[in-house]
Amino acid sequence: MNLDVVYSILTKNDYKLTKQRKVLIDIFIKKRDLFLSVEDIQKEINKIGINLDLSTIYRNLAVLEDSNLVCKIQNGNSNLYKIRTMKKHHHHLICKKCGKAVSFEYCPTDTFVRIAEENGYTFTDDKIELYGYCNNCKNNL
Amino acid sequence: MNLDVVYSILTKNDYKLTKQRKVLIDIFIKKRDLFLSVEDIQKEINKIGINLDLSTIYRNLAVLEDSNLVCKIQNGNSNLYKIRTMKKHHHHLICKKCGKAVSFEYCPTDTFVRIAEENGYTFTDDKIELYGYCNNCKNNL
DNA sequence: AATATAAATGCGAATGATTTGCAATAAGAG
DNA sequence: CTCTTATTGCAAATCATTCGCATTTATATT
Repeated sequence: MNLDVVYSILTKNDYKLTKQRKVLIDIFIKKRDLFLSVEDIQKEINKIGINLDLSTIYRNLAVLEDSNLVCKIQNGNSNLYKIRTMKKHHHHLICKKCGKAVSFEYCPTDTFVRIAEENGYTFTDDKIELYGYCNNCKNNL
Repeated sequence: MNLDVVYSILTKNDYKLTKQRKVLIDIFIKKRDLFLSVEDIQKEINKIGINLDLSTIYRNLAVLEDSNLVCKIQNGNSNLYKIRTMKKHHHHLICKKCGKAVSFEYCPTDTFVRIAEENGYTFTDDKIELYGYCNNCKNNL
């Protein structure tokens, strides 16, 4: 998922390539492995001497979500975002300390469908999140 | 998970059995299969002619969580709660329409541990949520 | 390159969920 | 029955997120 691909997807979906949007995407690419809070994102943007209004960030996160360019997970009472690096259906293994994530494909869908059916449900979708401590963090908790 | 067990766990943990707490527990037992929003809970309580302040409900949800008596899942920008009916480690299959949930034990923990290790992570915990439509809801979407 | 137009921005205010401070009340130990 | 401390209800605060609106800007079109 590089800049050009992201830009062309947005353009294809009739979204303008604004300065703000580009800045946000830059941050996501720079931090491609991390799940970031909205606050993290704003701080990262501030670090490069720019400020985007929170409403702008939120609106652009919605745009990126709409174009399937980011993954979103819920954390406490807020959300975390990460640029999507894997096209296929996948899930995440996330570091509880730093938010570093690994995407993985493993998904026992057949079993999930079976569990649903056994209970009279029609299966629609699954969510798996694995948590742990990454290489770096496990050594300095 | 019946009333007496819940009461004795709370008592063991030095929580008082207040009128409000009992009312909340009654609702959870009556709706034992459903994930309820805080609003749902308050409405159910109102149905029996009682009103509990939202802060009281929230504080008691925290108490029940602390004693491991409820399961909590995030839904949009709020939380849903259900009385815990399965002691062991488990996950949920949840109806997207009515919130009816089934607890199931299946969990490929070994695989999760392996995925974590392969990526240099120390595994700590997993979350699986399955979504679909239950028997009743799938016929009248 | 200049213009038109619809989308996007920044700001401030609104919303919704949840939490908190505090004075009044009630549970349960003795 | 009394005392102590947790718990409650209320109002206000907080936090994350969304919205209205006037202004600005990206980009399609002249």
